[in-house]
Amino acid sequence: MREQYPAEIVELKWQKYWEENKTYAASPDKTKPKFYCLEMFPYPSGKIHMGHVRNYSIGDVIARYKRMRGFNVLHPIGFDAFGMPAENAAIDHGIQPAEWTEKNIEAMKVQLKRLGYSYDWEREVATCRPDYYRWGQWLFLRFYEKGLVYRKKATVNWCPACATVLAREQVEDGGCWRCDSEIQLKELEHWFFKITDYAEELLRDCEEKLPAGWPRKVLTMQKNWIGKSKGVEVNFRVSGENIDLPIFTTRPDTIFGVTFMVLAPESPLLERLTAGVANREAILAYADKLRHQDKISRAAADTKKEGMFIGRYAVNPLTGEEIPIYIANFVVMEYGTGAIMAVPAHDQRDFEFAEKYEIPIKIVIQNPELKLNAETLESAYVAEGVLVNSGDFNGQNNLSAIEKISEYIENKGLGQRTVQYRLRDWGISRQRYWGNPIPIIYCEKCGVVPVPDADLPVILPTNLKITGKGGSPLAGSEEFINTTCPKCGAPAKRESETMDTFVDSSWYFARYVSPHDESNPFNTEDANYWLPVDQYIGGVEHAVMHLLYARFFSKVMRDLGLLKADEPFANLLTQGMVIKDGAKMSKSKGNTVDPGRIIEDYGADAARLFILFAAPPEKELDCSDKGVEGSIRFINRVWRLVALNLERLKAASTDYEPNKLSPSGLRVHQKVHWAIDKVTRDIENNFHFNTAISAFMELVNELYSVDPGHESEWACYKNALLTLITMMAPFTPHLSSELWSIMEQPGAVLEQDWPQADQQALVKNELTIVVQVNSKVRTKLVVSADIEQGELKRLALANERVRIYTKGEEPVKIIVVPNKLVNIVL
RNA sequence: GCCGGGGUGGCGAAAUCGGUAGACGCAACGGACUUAAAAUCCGUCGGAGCUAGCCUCUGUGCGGGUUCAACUCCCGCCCCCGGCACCA
Repeated sequence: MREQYPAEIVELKWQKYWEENKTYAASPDKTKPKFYCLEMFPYPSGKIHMGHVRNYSIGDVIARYKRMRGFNVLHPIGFDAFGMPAENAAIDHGIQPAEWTEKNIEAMKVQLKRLGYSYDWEREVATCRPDYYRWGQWLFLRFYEKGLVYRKKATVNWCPACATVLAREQVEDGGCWRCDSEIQLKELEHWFFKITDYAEELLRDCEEKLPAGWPRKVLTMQKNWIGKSKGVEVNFRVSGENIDLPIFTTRPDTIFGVTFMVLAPESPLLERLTAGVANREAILAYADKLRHQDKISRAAADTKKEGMFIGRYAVNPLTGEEIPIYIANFVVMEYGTGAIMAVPAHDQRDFEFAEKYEIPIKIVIQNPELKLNAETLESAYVAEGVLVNSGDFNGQNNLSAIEKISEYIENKGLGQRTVQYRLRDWGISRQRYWGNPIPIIYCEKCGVVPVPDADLPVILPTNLKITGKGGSPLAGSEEFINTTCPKCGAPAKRESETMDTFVDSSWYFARYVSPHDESNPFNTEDANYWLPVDQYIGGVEHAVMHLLYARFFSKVMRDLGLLKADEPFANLLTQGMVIKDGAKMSKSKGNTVDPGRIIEDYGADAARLFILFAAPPEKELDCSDKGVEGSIRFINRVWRLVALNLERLKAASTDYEPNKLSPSGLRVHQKVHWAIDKVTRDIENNFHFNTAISAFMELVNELYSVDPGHESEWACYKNALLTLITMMAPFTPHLSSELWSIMEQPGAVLEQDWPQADQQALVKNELTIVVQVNSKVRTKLVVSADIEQGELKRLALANERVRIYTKGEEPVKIIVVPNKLVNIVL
């Protein structure tokens, strides 16, 4: 046997064995307790990166650990295979996106297999294959029937580089989430998913169902994104006209302080309101200018507020006061009613606007500590206070006045309490080729006609020329676009746009439960056994995109009767980013680390161990240190432990009586059980694999420090080694499998039960007690574990080093912490 | 501005309930083996001090506090990372 772990030979051998024996296929036996372990599936770029290695190594330890714990584990993998890069490759190199993608999938599968992950490859899905996207279309149609899909003209975010629309979640700092190009705004007919119908439930479950298993950070991000505000919709009326001007406010307590109103420049009321106004043309032209102001900068809080009086007044329904109506850039049409009541004294935005246009400021909430004066006010007063200038409500605390005034408004029929969400409907149309075709047909006579189920899938043609010019490639394909109306049979045209790829990834976790089902997106019975996913693992960058969409889909699929689970992912682990030299890895920065190189140089187990040991999963991981050296060194240390004693180990039994061991043998025995206990707890609580691995290292250090003599010590030693190898199996499956087999152990190490710590062995019979004098450590005593407190005190006081510090003084008190310390206070 | 998470050696990080701060590893340094190197093994490794001891003092972003005892709890700050942000 070699003295070094021959990584490549051993790893390839076991990978072949696992593949041939389908070792990791989930069992169809639904009576067993299940565990569904899922990692976010990759985009098939063709090469895995360190982020993948981290994500999938974490998932693999969990899956293998749960398997050893007796669960029926489902651990699938697939490819999120639609999307821009394939199209770009087509444009740049003339290769068909389908071909390019399948090639990349093949290349990535080789790499994933080379890392030895325990995937059930029989269940692989790729979203770009018709047997998958067919069911995405099918779901679209069910959503459509439920009224959860609609088409409307809307201002949408347009990425000029990707030549497509983006959902709001996909815009980051005014740029495209994928390519960073500056977003433009366009008016387009667009398909939407009505995610807002589920806003309330999506929000509620952030508080009810998910907190036990999701990181608080992600829940907060989702809650902020949904952005629920409770308030009142109040009807203002245009002075002298029969026109209602409803506004939404969360601050009805300030309603007596309204001194003007503002409409969004997009407001459809503007036409009517300005009818007959002298400078109407100028106003409409100005509104037009505001509308075309760059939306990104318009939306920024630090943009200068600007607006214009539109020559009309509204009446405050509570005071009867006439107030001027403005249009301004800081009011957006998409939120609330697209109009606001402005209270400059108590809202900073309104304050800035009022100052600029010299609109009166009226204080209605007085600071109880420092009297406010409208003349000298330098910014809006937004804190708590007492109502003034507010008629019957004077003298009330403003927080309770919110309730009282809301009630008053409702009672008088002036408006009603409502709830507003920041969440908008999800725009899913993409003007791209490499995506799932939207299964809709446009007929001159019948209008919008859904493709009948029997005609699914709408196949994405794979023989198009992708040039990147002139709009959606599908629109240019006569063969694709021309069809007949399923209703009347007349010539009709297909929808030429495809779905956002986030649609494809919103339900893939369900497809894995029955990936080959040819009559349903997935089998309901299988889904009800396997779902929800017990552990989902992926990057935090999907906190409000993928994870929100998938939750939405899951709830709709439940309401369609396709599955029972309310939430798709019971537990979520968001791993930290992999960085290099303190910066995010990227090709443009040239600071990438290629996992392929590490595997080549050190092997898969070393790569896995390194990435798991470097930091706890949720933390950022810097790849720049030379930690891989350490992990291969450790693997070789374990290897040699067997290699150097192989014959003796094979000959040894594993039966021994702990209380008949020599002191060093007993130390090994205790260390093993300490390690079992520690590793188990580290995995169970928060997956702290780094400290679990450090426990392996400590155990190995212990094994190197002893020299077994007689038979029972060898038995103890062998048992310790086998336990170590067993516990390491989820982390280093190749090494463990090989050592298990070399030691001629029956069966496979990966099928062993997870070891159990013997509580007896965890109990120490000797303890080291710290002795402090005035809270400073002065000495340590090694005592028998069952020592009496009085005896311990006596020993401590009698100790020579202690006496140097007590100098004969009588202690004020002596604190004894059982099994830990004695503190003598003078 | 609001919300969330952080701040511990040269570095990555440990530290159940408030009870020995720095486990485990990386790097570095010294030594053994070797003709030499690699590999391996042994040792040192937060800072300061001299009397060189299993010593003393000091040390977990800063300033206070509670406590016999604080990385840990409380109050007030500073800094870093992530998210949201004219959302009425």
